[in-house]
Amino acid sequence: MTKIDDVARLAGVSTATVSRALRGLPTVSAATRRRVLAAAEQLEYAVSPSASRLAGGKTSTVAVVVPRITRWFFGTVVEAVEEFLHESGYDLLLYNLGGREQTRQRVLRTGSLHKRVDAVILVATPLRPPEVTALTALDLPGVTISSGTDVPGWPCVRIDDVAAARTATRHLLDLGHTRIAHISGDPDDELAFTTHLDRRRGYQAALRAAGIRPDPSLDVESQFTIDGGNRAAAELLARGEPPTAIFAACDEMAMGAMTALRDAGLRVPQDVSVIGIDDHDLAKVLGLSTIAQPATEQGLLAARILLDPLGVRTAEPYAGHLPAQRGGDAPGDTPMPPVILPTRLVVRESTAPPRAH
Amino acid sequence: MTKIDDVARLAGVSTATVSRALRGLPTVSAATRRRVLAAAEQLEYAVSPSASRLAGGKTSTVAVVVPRITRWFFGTVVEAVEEFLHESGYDLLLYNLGGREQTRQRVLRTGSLHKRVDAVILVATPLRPPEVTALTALDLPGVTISSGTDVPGWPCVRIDDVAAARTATRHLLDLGHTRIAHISGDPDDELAFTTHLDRRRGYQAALRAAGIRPDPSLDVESQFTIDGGNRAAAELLARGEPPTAIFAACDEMAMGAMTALRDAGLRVPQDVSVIGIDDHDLAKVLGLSTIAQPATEQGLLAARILLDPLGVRTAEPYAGHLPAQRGGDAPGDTPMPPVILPTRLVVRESTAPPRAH
DNA sequence: CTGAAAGCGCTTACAG
DNA sequence: CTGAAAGCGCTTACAG
Repeated sequence: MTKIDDVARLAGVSTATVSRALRGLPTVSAATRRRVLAAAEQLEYAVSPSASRLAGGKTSTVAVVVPRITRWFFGTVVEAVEEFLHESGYDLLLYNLGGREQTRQRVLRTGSLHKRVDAVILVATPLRPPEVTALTALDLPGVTISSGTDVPGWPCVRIDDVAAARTATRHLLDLGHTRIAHISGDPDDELAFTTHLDRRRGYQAALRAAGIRPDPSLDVESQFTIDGGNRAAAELLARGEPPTAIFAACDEMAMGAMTALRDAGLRVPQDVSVIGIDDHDLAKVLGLSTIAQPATEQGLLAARILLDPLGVRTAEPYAGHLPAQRGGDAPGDTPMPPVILPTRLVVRESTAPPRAH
Repeated sequence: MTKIDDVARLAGVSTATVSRALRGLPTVSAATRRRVLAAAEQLEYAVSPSASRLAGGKTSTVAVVVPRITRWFFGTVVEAVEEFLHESGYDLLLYNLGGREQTRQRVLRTGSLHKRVDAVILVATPLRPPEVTALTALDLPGVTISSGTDVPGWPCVRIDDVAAARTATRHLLDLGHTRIAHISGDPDDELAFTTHLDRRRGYQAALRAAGIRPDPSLDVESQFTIDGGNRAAAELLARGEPPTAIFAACDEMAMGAMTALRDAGLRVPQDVSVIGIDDHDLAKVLGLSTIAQPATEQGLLAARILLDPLGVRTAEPYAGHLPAQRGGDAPGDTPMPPVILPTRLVVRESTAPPRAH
């Protein structure tokens, strides 16, 4: 294949000049740049990323780590990140942990990321202490989205899970419900640790604020999936008198719960109200009330925050979203406050006053 | 950071030997290999992918190109592919075209993929002639999943879209429907070209086989999305007497259609039956009848077919799925028959006999 | 089974 | 603004 020497020869310049011209460095005369570009085009020259990376010391690649790409939130985040990265000239290496311990180890514990990427975007993946250590040792910039653990020096973008859950629960309380169940995350799933704990906290806080003592028998733990929600709701019903409302920790769980209720002959919302968190793109189809969270915005913002310090041209300014502390060159060990994006209550058909009213 | 020389020094061997030992080449004595591995571990050595790729001439990276990662089929395929690639020691570069012409050009028209990846998996992306030319010029191995166009030398994995559509339509006919509408792909969306044409062909074939002449007023074109299905169904209803059944070209469209029907005060299936294609993971929640297609299997199989000739250890044999013609080293220009995976009818609550019955 | 040496194709000081 | 030369960190014949 054609390489930089071929272009240099055709353009009548050195390879150093070709390299500079092609990368748009300012230290090239307009005439020379034109000649180089013409030569490159004529030869259909494409630089060898491996050679460029080895010589230049940067990979122009970002690792994006998600628990499961098939879940709404993660797919949406990846889509947003992908667009931003590619428009900024970066490649996206996808790591879908998928609950596989081996994959997790390879990505999070070994140095495999080290000379492979320039930065990391870690989505909803709380870390164990040794993983934090390993990741820190990598000495790479990174951003965390909706993660539970902080990696020192890595900014974090997320929503306020406690507040979102409080709003959801309060919506049910406002409708007159008092027997409000909660479908929460899997206690064994350390990967989803913080998010579900925060959401339960918000649920309980709203109940207490309304003078209601949280009832453990109305609190079921399961997985953050459709099936998880389905099983959790089934168990809830098996426990005895059904609640009049269910707040599920995410929309996918809420959807699974709706199926379980229907299978049990209960109508939503006449018999049981259901609300989730996300605003999954099928929430509207199902008439599911929910707390909408901005997934695309979280992805975009994370990518921006990450690439900005790497000296990448970004389309729009994002100052409005950033806490005042950032923007300068904060030392890596200054704990950065998370960037919190807003959520909002979306009322659809799955929530209504309880029968008794 | 520590490099291969450091390991070589510590182990008391040459860098060539370190390289061989670390990659598991057979030409290294057991004792030497042990020493090298110990040294590498002690120094926490990780090879530099850039250097290795430049010297070795292979990137151990595969480009995966999808229209939209957030759609069920594509997310599921990527998840399957990702697992297989990473277990085989390959990196996955994600390209989400997202309908952006610019992105498409960069990926499909320029040589940007050239020295960046060893192979390509192209999902549901029919190509324009110049793109086929450009991709062929890359001289890379590739596999196509559910694509409309063939790239010479690239195997293709897919379902039989005509048959799937025929089965869906026949299910409605068997229930007694005769006014069966079809929601098809966007005619302007050349990216979804073949799939929706094939599905329409199956729909019409089934009608004709039942002695029914396809009625153009019952055939609406829209996009392969929830919204697309929603708008299409709304238009269908605006055209006059509603059909008694709708066959949507994919589940997401079917779901959107269900919402439109509900919004119009029509019940599913009492007033209108609805069936799709996919078996989306929310189809069950919505009680949607559908033609299930194996997304995970298509992804896995494509990855296997791709990596196998590259000399990668694969877990299970896949001979059962492969056409007899493959398996040897067929010349690249021999047209390969597509690998067709089976679909199956899944009857749920969204389809029933028409009212009149 | 192992090593010395060339080479992969760029980028980067350095000098002019 | 431009070029000569070193160097990025590996792998691969080649020779032994």
